[in-house]
Amino acid sequence: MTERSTESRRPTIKEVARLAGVSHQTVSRYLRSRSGLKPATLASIDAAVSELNYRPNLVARSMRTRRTGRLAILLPTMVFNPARMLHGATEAAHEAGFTVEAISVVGDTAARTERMLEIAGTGQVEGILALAPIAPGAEDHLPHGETIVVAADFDDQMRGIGELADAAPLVEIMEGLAALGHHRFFHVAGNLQFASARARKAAYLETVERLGLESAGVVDGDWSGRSGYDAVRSLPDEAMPTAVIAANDVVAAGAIRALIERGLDVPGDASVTGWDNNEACEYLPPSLTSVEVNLEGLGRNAMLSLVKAISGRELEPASRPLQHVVWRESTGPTAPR
Amino acid sequence: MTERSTESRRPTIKEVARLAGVSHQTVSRYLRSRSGLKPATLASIDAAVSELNYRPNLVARSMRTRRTGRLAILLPTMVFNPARMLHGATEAAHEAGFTVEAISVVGDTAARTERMLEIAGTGQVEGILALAPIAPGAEDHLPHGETIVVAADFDDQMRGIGELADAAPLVEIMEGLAALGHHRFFHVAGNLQFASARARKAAYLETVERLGLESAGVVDGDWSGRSGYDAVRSLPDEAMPTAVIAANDVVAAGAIRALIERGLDVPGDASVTGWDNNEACEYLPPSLTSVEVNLEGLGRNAMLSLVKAISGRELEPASRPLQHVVWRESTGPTAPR
DNA sequence: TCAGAAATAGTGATCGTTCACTATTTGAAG
DNA sequence: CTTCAAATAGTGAACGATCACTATTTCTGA
Repeated sequence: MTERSTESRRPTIKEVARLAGVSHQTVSRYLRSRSGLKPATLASIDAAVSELNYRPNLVARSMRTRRTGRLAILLPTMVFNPARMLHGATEAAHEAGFTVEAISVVGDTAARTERMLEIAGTGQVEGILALAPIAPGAEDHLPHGETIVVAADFDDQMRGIGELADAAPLVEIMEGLAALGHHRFFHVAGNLQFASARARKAAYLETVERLGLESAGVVDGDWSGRSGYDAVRSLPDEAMPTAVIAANDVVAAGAIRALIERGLDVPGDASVTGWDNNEACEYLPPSLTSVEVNLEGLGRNAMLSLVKAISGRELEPASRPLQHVVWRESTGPTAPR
Repeated sequence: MTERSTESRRPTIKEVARLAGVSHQTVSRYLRSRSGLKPATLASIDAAVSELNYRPNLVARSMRTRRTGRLAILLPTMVFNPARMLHGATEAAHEAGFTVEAISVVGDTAARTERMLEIAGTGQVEGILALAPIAPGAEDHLPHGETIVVAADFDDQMRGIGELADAAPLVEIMEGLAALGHHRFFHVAGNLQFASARARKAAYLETVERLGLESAGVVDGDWSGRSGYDAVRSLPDEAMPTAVIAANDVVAAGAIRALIERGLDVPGDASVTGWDNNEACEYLPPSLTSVEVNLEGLGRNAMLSLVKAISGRELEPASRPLQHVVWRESTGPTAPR
């Protein structure tokens, strides 16, 4: 359907006032809060509003109030499915009376940062939630400081909500595998521009150390299936790990493929784990042990900080746990030697 | 990072004018097009703008021009990854000078339609691109018709760009499988609220008819892995198909899993195909025959219609083909009986 | 019944920009 | 030098709401 309906102008507050027989200011009061009006006045405005099918012009309101009630979310492209996070964040913003626009930016951190500053500069949005990495120090270039920026994926020198980057489930996975007898581990990391990738890599190294495990190495990847495939293909025969910790499910799928092609059985010869609980990987043979991520919850919590910074309002954080390990067939005890 | 910078008010056009020693209207002309100004005037305004770090207030501009330059995209949640389509659509909108906000709505068609009308009613956006199904006839309820709506996923009685719903690759797949000796087919459809699911189902039925094939049935699903799994589990032993056409890759993964659990080999005993070219499914054993969808292109083309309807401007359509079949290991010749 | 307070309603300015005019300067031809 | 058109610049209103006041009506209690 492609539709342009009648070209009639939208009615204004004054036309409603005239029809209702009151002043425009009274209609304005009616719009903001229906209190403080006599029932008779209220009824006549009610009638006028519905007769004219009046909706307030939010642009005009924004101009006068200097509040747009709009927030922007900066999305990464191509990396993970932002729909669910977007949804959680949007819902939280709505609760606080904001509308949200999503902006996806291709390119590297610098390009994204540039675009973010541009958006901030127009004064169209009151705040920006960056779900993609932005350059540190970008806040110094914010013009005229009416825009608040909350980054949900942090650079190393910053601290913050960091839930996205919480690698605790990886520790749980490694402890579980160690308990099953695994000793020689291998990690295929994600794109290290992302704090989550850095956190998982750090947690891997730290856990190897803490549990006295052996590491067949860490390969820095890019979240792609190919990076997992190539990493496993390139392992020397004599150094094969029995447990492969992949940065996400797609990387894990690539790794499994490479293991099978090398004649190894999963999980007989090697266990593999992913991250994200990608639906397709639940039906893989073998079904993939992964980390279920409550993306709506992460989106919601990220938005909470922004809303609080702007309006001081504190919303309820996500109720369901944000991440938990789902054990499936791709992990098992080490084969007896 | 959480940042509120200095609270200084943004400079206005009049302050720039004062500093540059010209009238505010001259600055306005400077902003809209730098032509028609004497070089000396232009230079002094240039200087004033950069000294004050002036950026025009787009809210005020919108108010006067009655143009917001904003478009909304209505996204489905939970079904497919909209990031790439969003990106294609956003890019096209930018070329035409519009900004885009993405709105994801949970709930059914009715809820989505309701929200769409609400957005249209505020007068904040000039057009809406609906990538999710909306109720037919919704345009009749558009208030005061300043908003144009283009739906990219159509209801039956409507015609339109329909590229999303183009099922031609499914025909190509079935013809290819028929040439490999397959005769008995099976289709697990997607959520039939989506035109793409309806188109694929219709193409399946039509192709079965046209090529004189046999159909083990069509099961209406919901795009989930479980729907594919359950559909295959429920097939009677004596009616097993040799080719399963799944509505998308996740459904296909579920179907493959069920086939394997029934002791069948893929593709030895049955070929399976998906749709979307989900990266994880490229590494499945067996890697999945699927349809690569140029989502950026689809998003772009959908946005083209909207931009044209609003501004009359015709942008270049997507250059790369929108869909093509990728044959992989999950399809092969029928086993000799 | 009436003063004074409380509740309710109205008036005009204002937000920052562009539009529709009008005014001034410039330049080329006669 | 004039003259007149073209080029350039300025003035004030307007967009549609809300804000800060002021004005009017209604209510309360003596």
